[in-house]
Amino acid sequence: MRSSKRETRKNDPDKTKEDILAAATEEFAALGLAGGRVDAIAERTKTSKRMIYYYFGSKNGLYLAVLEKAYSQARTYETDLNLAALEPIEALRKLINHTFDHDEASPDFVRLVMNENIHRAAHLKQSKVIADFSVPALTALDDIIRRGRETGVFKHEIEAVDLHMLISSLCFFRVTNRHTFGTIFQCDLSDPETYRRHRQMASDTILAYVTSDCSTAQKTDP
Amino acid sequence: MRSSKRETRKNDPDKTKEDILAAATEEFAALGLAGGRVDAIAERTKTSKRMIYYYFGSKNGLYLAVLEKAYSQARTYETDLNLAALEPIEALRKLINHTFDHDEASPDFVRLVMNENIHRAAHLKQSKVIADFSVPALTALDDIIRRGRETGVFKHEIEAVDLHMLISSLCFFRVTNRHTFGTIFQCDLSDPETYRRHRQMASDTILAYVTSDCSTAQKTDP
DNA sequence: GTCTATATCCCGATAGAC
DNA sequence: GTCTATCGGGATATAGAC
Repeated sequence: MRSSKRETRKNDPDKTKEDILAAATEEFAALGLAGGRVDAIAERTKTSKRMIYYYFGSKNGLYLAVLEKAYSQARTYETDLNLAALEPIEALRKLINHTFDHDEASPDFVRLVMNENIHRAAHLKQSKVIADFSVPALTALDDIIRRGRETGVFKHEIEAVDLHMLISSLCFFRVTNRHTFGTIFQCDLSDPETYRRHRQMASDTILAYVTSDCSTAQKTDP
Repeated sequence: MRSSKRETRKNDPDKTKEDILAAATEEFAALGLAGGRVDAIAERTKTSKRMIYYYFGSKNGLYLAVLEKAYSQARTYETDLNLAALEPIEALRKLINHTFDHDEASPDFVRLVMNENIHRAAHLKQSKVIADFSVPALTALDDIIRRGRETGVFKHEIEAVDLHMLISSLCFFRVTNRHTFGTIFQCDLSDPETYRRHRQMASDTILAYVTSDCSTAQKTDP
């Protein structure tokens, strides 16, 4: 019932907020919180700097909003993959492949997370909704692990959180460290051929681990 | 032969530079390049802000010096491990364990690398000496891979660069993403028990991969 | 080589009209 | 709700004495 007299597309608060958030995501992902400029964000937007403060209160408030939006978009695909219909091994491979593709396709998200870790997650800890994002990831893995153990194809005992970390490690690093790694080793990690090889390697590695016998390689220390 | 008349520890340029570098490393690692303050660095130092500009020219110059020093310290341990004396599997495990321990013990280095990736390695690319750091890491791995293939214990073909990335991924992620991961999944990745479990998991995972038969798990796509 | 004081600019935040 | 203009703090960098 809002503004029924006026249907001109001016004064659309939701669209304005979305517009600001999109611009701020780019800016903060590219330059970090301290490096990002409110002026620059305003310039990318159809609206003005005054509106940023009107809607988000402060630079920090805007940054937190960007962070929450990025996380909420990132943690939704697990439930859409229909993993329960697949055998454990294929389900796990599908989940790894999707995580790999997602991280590769979301450099802004990856950079925001990196930046937030530099701040020791100080802003993320303020968020009230962020704990919910762990649920879909872990329940999907719990189910895969349980079925894999039951049918006997998974030889290694492993917790869902640890498996999730393993997957994240292999998918994330390529994206987060792309530039320093590429500079030092003179290679281009965004090359499609490299991309395919690493994707195969990621799932092969994790599957080799969960299906391997625990007693093969044990020595712990030098 | 420098300053032979005066042996008082005042006016020691090398020590002053080291002092500044150490303080700057902490500051930039904690807050990033844009977030770090030259004033704050000067306060941590025995010397003054003026000296920072005297020795390093600018904030960016100081940052680059910090970066080069961090990398040169990080990439030296491969040659000290005497890996050639060990069988391939044990050599690889020892290298992984050492990398794992090194990354865990060098949060400042890890954060600097993270920060530099946010800047798309713009500063690292300016450095002339940085390419040399790839050599020890790759030659050590080349040797291990060659011997592993000869004796037949390594079933998987793999390039040294890819293996290095695999190792780095598993060792780095725990440290880089410690805070966001810990916040979302309510766990403490710096806990010693977790540390041991993940260390074991890292080497078990990579060894499972290189010793696994290539033909076991092949399906590529969903 | 080292200090204090300061120039100069930039950025986050706000005022106030419409 | 949206705009322009601007304040005030703080940061990089420098000046100039010793």
